[in-house]
Amino acid sequence: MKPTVHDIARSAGVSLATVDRVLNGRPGVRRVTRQKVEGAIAELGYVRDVAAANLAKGRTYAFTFILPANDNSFMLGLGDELRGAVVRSSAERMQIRIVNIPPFDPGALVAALEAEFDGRPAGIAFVAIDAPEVRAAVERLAAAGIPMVTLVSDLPEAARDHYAGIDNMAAGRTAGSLMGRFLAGAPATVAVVAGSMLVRDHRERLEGFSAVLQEQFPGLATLPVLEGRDDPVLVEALVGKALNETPDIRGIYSLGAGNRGLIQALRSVGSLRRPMVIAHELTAFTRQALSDGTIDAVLNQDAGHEVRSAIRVLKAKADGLPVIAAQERIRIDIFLKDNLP
Amino acid sequence: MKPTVHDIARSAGVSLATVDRVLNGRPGVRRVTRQKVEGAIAELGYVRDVAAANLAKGRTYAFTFILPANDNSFMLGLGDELRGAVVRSSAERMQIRIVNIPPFDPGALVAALEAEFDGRPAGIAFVAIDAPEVRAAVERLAAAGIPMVTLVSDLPEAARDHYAGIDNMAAGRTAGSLMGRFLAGAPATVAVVAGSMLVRDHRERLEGFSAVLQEQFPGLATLPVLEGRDDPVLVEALVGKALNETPDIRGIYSLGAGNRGLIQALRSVGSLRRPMVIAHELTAFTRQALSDGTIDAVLNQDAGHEVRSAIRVLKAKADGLPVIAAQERIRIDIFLKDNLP
DNA sequence: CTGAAAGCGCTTACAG
DNA sequence: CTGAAAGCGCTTACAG
Repeated sequence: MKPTVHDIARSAGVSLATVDRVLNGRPGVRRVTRQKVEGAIAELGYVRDVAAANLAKGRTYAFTFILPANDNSFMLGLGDELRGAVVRSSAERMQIRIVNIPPFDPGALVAALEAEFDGRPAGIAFVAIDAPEVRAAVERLAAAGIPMVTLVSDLPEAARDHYAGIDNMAAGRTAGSLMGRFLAGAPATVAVVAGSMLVRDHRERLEGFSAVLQEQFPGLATLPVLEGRDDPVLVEALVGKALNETPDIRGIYSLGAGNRGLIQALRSVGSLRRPMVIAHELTAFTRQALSDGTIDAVLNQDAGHEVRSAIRVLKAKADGLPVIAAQERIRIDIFLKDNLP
Repeated sequence: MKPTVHDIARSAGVSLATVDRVLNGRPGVRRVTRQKVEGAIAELGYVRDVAAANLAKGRTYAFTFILPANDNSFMLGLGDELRGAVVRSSAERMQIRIVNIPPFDPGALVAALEAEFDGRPAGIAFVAIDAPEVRAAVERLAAAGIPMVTLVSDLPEAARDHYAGIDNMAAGRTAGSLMGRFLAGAPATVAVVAGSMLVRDHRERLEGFSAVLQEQFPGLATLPVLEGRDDPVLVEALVGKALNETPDIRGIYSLGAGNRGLIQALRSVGSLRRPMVIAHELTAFTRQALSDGTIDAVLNQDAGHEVRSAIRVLKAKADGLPVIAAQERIRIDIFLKDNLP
């Protein structure tokens, strides 16, 4: 049988309370006593039953998720996944609060983070904006000992505990590689549509994409980045304009959201002149466009995985448990028409 | 506060034991009593604390994993992941036994399955072989009420509860689509290397690959399938011979394992004549080959995800809990040199 | 058919 | 600095 606290207490000749103190590193135990207990723990190969501990503690985990109120399918889908997780999580002593803030607004994010000081949550997850004031707020929360996970977009220099999202540099490189191969090496002009250069994930994708084109496909020239703010209406206008003004565009890399607008713009050009298109995030819109050939490949991050991973990591941090790195690595999905899930 | 069994007992005016009987559908409760309790459960919105229940039951889950003793990196890696999970799982009241059997041997699999009747495990996971006698054994275990999960290769007509693996038809189609696009539509000859047509996953990949080539890339002709039994030595011999005898091979789809041999064979042909290569499973060998350009794309299933998913599903089945379908769907990873994890 | 009591492995006041 | 006892939410003999 697995040893329990009773076995340790008996073996060390102390009471349960003392075993508990040692186990949890609480003060008020004489050095010799502590060593006796630690000896028994090591000898018996004790490993704590976290479920029983949490039951006894009556502990419930209060987590806060701060999400931008973006009107695009990816963020809406992420919200759905999160609400699904909230329903299930209440059965596991978790209480998740969702805070919505205006998108691409560092001030709003800082305010939301600051507001968390009062509630003293067991952990915070948020979509980062890479700005000095955000980093400062994160440092303060970290100093207060609150575990933090960045979601979708990271903030690497700051003291977050974990990032639940894809490697965006690699995503950009992958897009570049596919674009280069699909265009078969012939000289061509490629347009890039982003949401905002303010968020790190978009910047990194662009960087990876440009690097691969330069290194491996020098025949491909890129136009200046179009910033669509992940807004379908704006994206449609920008892409429509670009396709009109630069008729020789043979490829488009849409590295942000708002692809509803991209697809609209593409549908209004003849299928003969349709460029090779690589976009991000599998949504109802991009899925349809992939099926009917309007889009050629979609790079995706699984919002459900990200949400569940963020919750698992926050819980592990709150419990002082290690995380399984491989399990929490968010993969870059590549979808063609043929491997749609 | 969340309602507990005490609240239900009080509200229904019965004892804890009776509440427990109703909660667990045990017999020996009068109809009216049962209804009173069910009323209270519904009214209070009770949801059971599974952790506490398991603690009280002193329940430990005995699971058996039956794996083929294949000498290829994928299966070895899967074994590693499983052993890692075994270590962690003991902390969660799980006891996982690993049974190794000879590969591609339906009789051995049947014998291993039959042997499980005695131990009455809480669940079994196994790499299926699609043969009538295997299906029959599975039906018998299902009739005995033992939850079963197929791993990596499925057995769809049988009564398994879940399949922890990729959609192999889609994987084959994806390989076909990439091959067609990478070869840029020019007429060419493509070789296909499989492990064995006896396992369903290999058959399905071939089917998907061939279908896409026929539908979308009629210029690509495939040679008769080479069956390498996932054995590096055999694969190397077969591929070497094919490359010698059919010098105009411009693409190779390796849909099974044993890619160590494939890579050896490829390295001994000049880089000028090197064909476009798409293989399955990211291992130390294929990773290296992808990096140095010997292989162009790798389709992968994450063995760690599969193992953890199989365990989660078996546990859920044993607890009578639902599974989160989206969480348990195993994705087809596509790796290029640029998005290696 | 129903209930009182003990126990699963841990933690928490409280007393000394 | 240390321990005895009660309790977290559930289940399990056992008695009636």
